Amino acid sequence: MRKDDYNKRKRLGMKVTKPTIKNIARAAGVSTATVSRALAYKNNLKPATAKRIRQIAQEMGYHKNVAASQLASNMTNTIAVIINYTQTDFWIGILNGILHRARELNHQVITFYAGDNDSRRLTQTVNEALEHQANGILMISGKMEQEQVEILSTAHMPYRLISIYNPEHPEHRYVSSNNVEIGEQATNYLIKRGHRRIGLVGIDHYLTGQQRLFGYQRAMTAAGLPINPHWIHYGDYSYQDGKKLFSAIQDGSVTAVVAGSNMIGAGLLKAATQAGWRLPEQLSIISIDGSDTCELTTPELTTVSQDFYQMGITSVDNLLQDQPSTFIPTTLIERDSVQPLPTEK
Amino acid sequence: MRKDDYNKRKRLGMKVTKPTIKNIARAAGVSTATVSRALAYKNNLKPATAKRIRQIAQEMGYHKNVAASQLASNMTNTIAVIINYTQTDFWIGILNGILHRARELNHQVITFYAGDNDSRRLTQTVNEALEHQANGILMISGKMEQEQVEILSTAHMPYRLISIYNPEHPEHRYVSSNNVEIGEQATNYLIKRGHRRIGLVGIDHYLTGQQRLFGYQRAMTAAGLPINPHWIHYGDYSYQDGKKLFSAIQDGSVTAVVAGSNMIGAGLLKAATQAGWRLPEQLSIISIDGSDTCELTTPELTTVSQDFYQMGITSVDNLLQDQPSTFIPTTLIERDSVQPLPTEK
DNA sequence: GTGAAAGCGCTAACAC
DNA sequence: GTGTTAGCGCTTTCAC
Repeated sequence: MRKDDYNKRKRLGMKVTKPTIKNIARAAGVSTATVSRALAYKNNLKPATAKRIRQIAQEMGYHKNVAASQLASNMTNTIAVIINYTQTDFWIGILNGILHRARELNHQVITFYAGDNDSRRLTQTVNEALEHQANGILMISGKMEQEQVEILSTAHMPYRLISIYNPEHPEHRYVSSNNVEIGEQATNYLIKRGHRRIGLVGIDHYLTGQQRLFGYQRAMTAAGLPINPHWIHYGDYSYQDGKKLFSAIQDGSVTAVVAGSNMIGAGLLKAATQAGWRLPEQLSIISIDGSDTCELTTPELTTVSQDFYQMGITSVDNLLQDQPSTFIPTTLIERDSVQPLPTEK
Repeated sequence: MRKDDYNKRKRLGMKVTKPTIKNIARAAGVSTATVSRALAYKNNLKPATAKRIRQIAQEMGYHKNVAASQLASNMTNTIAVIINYTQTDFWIGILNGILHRARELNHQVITFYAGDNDSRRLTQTVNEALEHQANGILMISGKMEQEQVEILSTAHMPYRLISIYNPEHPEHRYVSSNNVEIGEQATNYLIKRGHRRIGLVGIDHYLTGQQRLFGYQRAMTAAGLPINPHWIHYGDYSYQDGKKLFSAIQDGSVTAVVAGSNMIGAGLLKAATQAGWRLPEQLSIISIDGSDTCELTTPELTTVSQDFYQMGITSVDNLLQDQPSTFIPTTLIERDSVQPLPTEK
């Protein structure tokens, strides 16, 4: 039966054969097994038969029922991605990388959005993801809670935490950049350019923020510089918080800041410019989390950049090949937002 | 059996009961039907029994097998999203809206990435989407080809084209903003500010670009202004093309341009600034496609803005409630990138 | 309020 | 090279 016929018959209220392998088998005068083989391009049947069957399937408007197929074969070739934080935009690059690589490896991606660090919904979402019998779960998150990780790890399903890690729990595997090194790298860059009073703006109170803070402290200490608690300001990595937090450093207490994220940096830049400041003369900014596209969002910003797209790629490979936790390297992209200062004596 | 026990037994190589309703039924001394009802929170069974069963399921680490469930019930509660264009970033807002709304309505979202206007892959992806027996397909695309729309429309599955539409084929339903009006709106804004030599930069040769071009022409003609073909420049809506296309208007032939997308506008801005131009004195830019977040990407840009998040929301509702095609309204966001010119005589 | 049983559409032994 | 058949794990109708 032709596709056109299908519509016509349906319109006329005529009975129509649902396109299933059973009906294809009947139409082709073969068994369902043969149809199944033909449609799966197995090589153990006569090419002519295979071709004829596929032709008929096409004409009947057949589309495989994935649910049935998965149930019977006990294979899903699916990766579940949980997105748990969209305040800052790094998830986009990661998801993009995941989608690309998954497709290369013939895997489906099923995406779950779990709200912004909403613990209850995250728990629920992790459970939903588990119901899909995926090959594994990739979790792009801003903060981790014990409860969710526990669900994941007791579920007997491979998973990776993306862009977040907990050194105290090495058993929870991750693909991330090294936040301590990032904090250190950014701070050292400013120190080398002569800055001594350096702020850290927009980090959070959880793992990621504290790791970056630790790196910052390590760099300052190694350089023999004092740290004033009033130089540290907390936020949620968002553009809005970046704009708000400018007021916290408006007193001129620091000559340079490490911005906790690309977005925080952009917000600071915007607020400072609006306040009539000339940058980088009055304030040097280096941001963390810059991605490939950060030239667009903040062309002027020197940044410790992570290749999030690559992180997505690596995550998929790491998950499917059962590799150990790994750090994604970071690069420093210099632009004109950092002012070299004469070294003080 | 407790979850902890599960791991211990597994480690010791002991036999372990796979958590299925059958095994739960056995453990609870009831039938599989009762278990199924309990887990689905049906109200036609004794609360005590239901609770006990759920307790046992929990202890066994049970997670429903979605494939089996879907197959048996013939319901998927799934929306398939096909992303077919990521050169410009509007898809992010849309996807975000879709994810949110879908979750509110208890629907899963399965995401397919089909490359960037890669026709062959799109065809393949549409077919994959169809295999998932979704309630419907949302297709975020930059350009449409007859082939894919045909597959969609002959597949007996509801679908909506997002952010693209073809007036010649009203039978293919869409949720989009009105590109003709957008082009007209942007052009009129510049005309009202006194501009007469107005460029249109970065549109494509397909539906969207031609519709915006038509709106541009309508506005110019209505204002009695001539149109010079050398004021129209084509591109792919990307930031890169925006930077490149600056060279096309560097001769000063126009005093203002309508940028085909947010990204094109940003690229023009960047290239112009790099070339030492003062904006908006030397060139006024108004961009199309600005989203809520465009303050971040191009804070200086006046823009005809579409609420892409809302477009995502609307798409889901429109699809599931079988509503007719609809346009999303646009708003104009004024910033300091357009220079009012004295009206020429 | 609960159980028995059919069957969703497909895959994969195994048989011939 | 192709057919037969037994499920995959769940839902749902029909009994009782």
